Amino acid sequence: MSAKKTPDIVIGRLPLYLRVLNQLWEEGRTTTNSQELGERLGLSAAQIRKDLSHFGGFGKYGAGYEVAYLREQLRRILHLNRVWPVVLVGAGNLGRALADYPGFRENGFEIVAVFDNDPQKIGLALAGLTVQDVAWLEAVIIEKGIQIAILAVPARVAQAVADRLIAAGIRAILNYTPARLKTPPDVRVQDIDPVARLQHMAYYLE
Amino acid sequence: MSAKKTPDIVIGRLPLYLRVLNQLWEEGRTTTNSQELGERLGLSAAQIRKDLSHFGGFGKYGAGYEVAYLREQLRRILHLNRVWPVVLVGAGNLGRALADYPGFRENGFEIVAVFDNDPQKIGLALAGLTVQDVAWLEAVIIEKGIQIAILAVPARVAQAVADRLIAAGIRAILNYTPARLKTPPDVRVQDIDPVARLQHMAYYLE
DNA sequence: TAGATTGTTAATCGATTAACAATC
DNA sequence: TAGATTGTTAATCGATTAACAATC
Repeated sequence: MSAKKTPDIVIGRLPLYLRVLNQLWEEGRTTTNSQELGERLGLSAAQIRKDLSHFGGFGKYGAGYEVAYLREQLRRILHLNRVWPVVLVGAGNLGRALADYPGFRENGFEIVAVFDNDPQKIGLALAGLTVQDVAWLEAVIIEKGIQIAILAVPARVAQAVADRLIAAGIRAILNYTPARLKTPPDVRVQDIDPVARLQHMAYYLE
Repeated sequence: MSAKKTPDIVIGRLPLYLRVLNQLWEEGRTTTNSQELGERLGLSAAQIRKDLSHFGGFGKYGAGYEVAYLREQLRRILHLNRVWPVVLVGAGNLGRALADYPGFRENGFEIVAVFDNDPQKIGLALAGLTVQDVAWLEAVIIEKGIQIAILAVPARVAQAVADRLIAAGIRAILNYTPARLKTPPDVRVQDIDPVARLQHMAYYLE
């Protein structure tokens, strides 16, 4: 009875499709097809078509896909037809690099507040923002209705900070700490874990 | 006839198992079992046992696993019984944050050289190293026999730098750029793509 | 021995690929 | 129309889960 949910693994590929479409767009291309997309992504043409079919028919029989149209549809599906405000917690080396990174804003995410608990860092200017005392975390999230957080704090405080974020209304966390966060089912977490990635690759080396 | 290769998806979970074992070790625990590991990792006990079974029997019937022993075995399997030298290419905001991050060294990977092509950055001291001209990239990789690189350069030069790395002998690349690198089959690439991760999560937000 | 937990086999589930009718 | 490529169905492949004999 209930419609089958689109698999999460499919959702995870859509941002990759979108990036390739952005590239094609910048190259001035107006149409493409599942074979070309597959080649650029290292996936099969069949998978591209299957993935897209979860959301409807975006192509033209015999002619492929219009770059601008498919790009727009993917942006709509992923809820990227707006800029999402994001809070960044942690203004250490990594947090500062993230605050300065223009790629977030260019792709739909704007860091609108940065927090730290270190008095040495509070008040610092960072990418046009001022580092705020983490004491105001909840107040800012609630006032601005923010749903997305980037977590770049020491691992030992990661869970405690995540709990506060979630209590204040955060529903998606980009987790740069190696901690495995315990979160309710309606909160999404994506781990950025470079050490685990290196260890994974080391298996194949001699 | 040929033994079935352990699935890559299993290899990718071993670093997570290792991290939990390190935690248990630090907590002074001497034994654990598949159920506890599963709980800490958010996986089923059956999966833990199945994954480990690809490499042999590490547990004791009725008693679970010895933390120290299993940890050691995972380190051996992942080739972490040594420190892997790593080159870092790109000394921008992100590259500098990565150079300063102690987690690599603590978990088996030591950045031994940092490169950039910006004369303003060449010569800078960075985490005990001096930023070198990227012209010397091949010479250093070959001389030191380095197999792992971290790529933190602008996206537009990512493929060209990757080609040079591979030609010099690099066999694993931790790719911090959004470029989809084209590499031969014997070169491993792991992408760190925070924007794609945020876009993935945005799908579930309203 | 009885109790507990592993390691492994079989069953289930889900994702990818192949094939092709639909159709522009 | 003929040619091309989609969207979808069916077949294959692979991963996870469940169940239980093995065994300490």
